[in-house]
Amino acid sequence: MPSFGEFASPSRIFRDRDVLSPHFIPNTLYFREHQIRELMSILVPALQGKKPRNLMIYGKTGTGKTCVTKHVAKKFEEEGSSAKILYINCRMYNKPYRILSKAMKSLADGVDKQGYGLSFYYDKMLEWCREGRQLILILDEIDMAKSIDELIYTLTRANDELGKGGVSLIGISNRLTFKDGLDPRSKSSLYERAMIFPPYTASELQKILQQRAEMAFKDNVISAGAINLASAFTAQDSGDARYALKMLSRAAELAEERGLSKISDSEVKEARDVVETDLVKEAVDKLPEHLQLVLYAVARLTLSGSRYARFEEGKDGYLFSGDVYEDYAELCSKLGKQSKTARSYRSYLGDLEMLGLVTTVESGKGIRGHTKLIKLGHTPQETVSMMKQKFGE
DNA sequence: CCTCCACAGGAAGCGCAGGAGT
DNA sequence: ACTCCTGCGCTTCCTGTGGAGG
Repeated sequence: MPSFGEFASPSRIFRDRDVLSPHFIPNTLYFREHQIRELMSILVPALQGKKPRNLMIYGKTGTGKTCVTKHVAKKFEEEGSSAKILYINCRMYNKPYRILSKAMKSLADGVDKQGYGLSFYYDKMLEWCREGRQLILILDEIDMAKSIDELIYTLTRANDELGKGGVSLIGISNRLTFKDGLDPRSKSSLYERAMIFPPYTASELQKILQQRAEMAFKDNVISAGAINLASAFTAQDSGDARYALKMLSRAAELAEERGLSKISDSEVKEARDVVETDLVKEAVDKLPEHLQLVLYAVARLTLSGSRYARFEEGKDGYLFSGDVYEDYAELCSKLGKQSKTARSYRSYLGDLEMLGLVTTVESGKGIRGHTKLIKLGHTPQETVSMMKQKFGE
């Protein structure tokens, strides 16, 4: 009889696996001292009972935005002032009502019942602040929430009503275009201050990975070369630290599965491909149906070698937007689904590009007046087989 | 040169589902 | 449970762009 014990053999590689998780926050954050200091200086008025400025933080994924703010928030709490700082992820709490209720539930007792209206939470918040306390809301992934305008308006109004005490916002977004969708008034309110987090460079990533590797792995299981390789790969295509960590942990798992006692370059190389397809699969799986169908069309046309746009300097391998739409429409009718309009299809393409699943180029001169040329952002085989499974041919 | 084609992407409007208020 | 409202996904309509062809 097998027992669970034999599967849970002590790891030869890992000391603490959690260190590599994207949620882990190390005590020292490298290459973000500047941002940490700036954030602290922005928040310090709150400790003295004054209202800090609102702040907007930008940066691509995996540049340490969330890490830095959480880190600073923790330090802030340790000061033990009457002010309170709350972290809210707008992917989950995506409406003013939800954001406020979430905030108030972690702020005051006796409100964790359902059924209160927005105004109840609003009053509760005023009540809390009226005693001269400062409330700071960190809204992570703020671009995922809707009617932010309304929320910002509500909060600025709250500040007007309050004599002492106040509410401040810290918005975090990875899209620079986020502000375009905002009402001019809320824009100027939210953007009292702004900070930008640049992507990590290869040498920075190297130091970061080194630090995590020391905590995550047992001594001498990973070579400096392997770490360098992982940093170089990452810096080359995104600068996303989460991606680098994922690569590292996959490499370690591979080594462990094979009973190796060291993680070498070859595991890192393999892990890179695995992580790549993992991320693609994850992203594709969550897509709405018609986005998947459009992507499927792109993938299978790429694979079947349909007619490609060929133009100067070897920029071939791009598909014509019109051809992709035709194929998408064909797919739909084959599956007995109603295809969407060409206009919708165009915005789907925009979405897919946002997600990095396809890249598009303006045709420019040489080919058909004004069209987009489309290319898959990854290898087509995976996507095609995945979609075949899902839609059945 | 003008017109047509093939497409991009903004604006407006429509029907729908789901939440708030009664 | 019932309306009323509102945001959302789409469609329709429209204006703009640049090559191809008469």
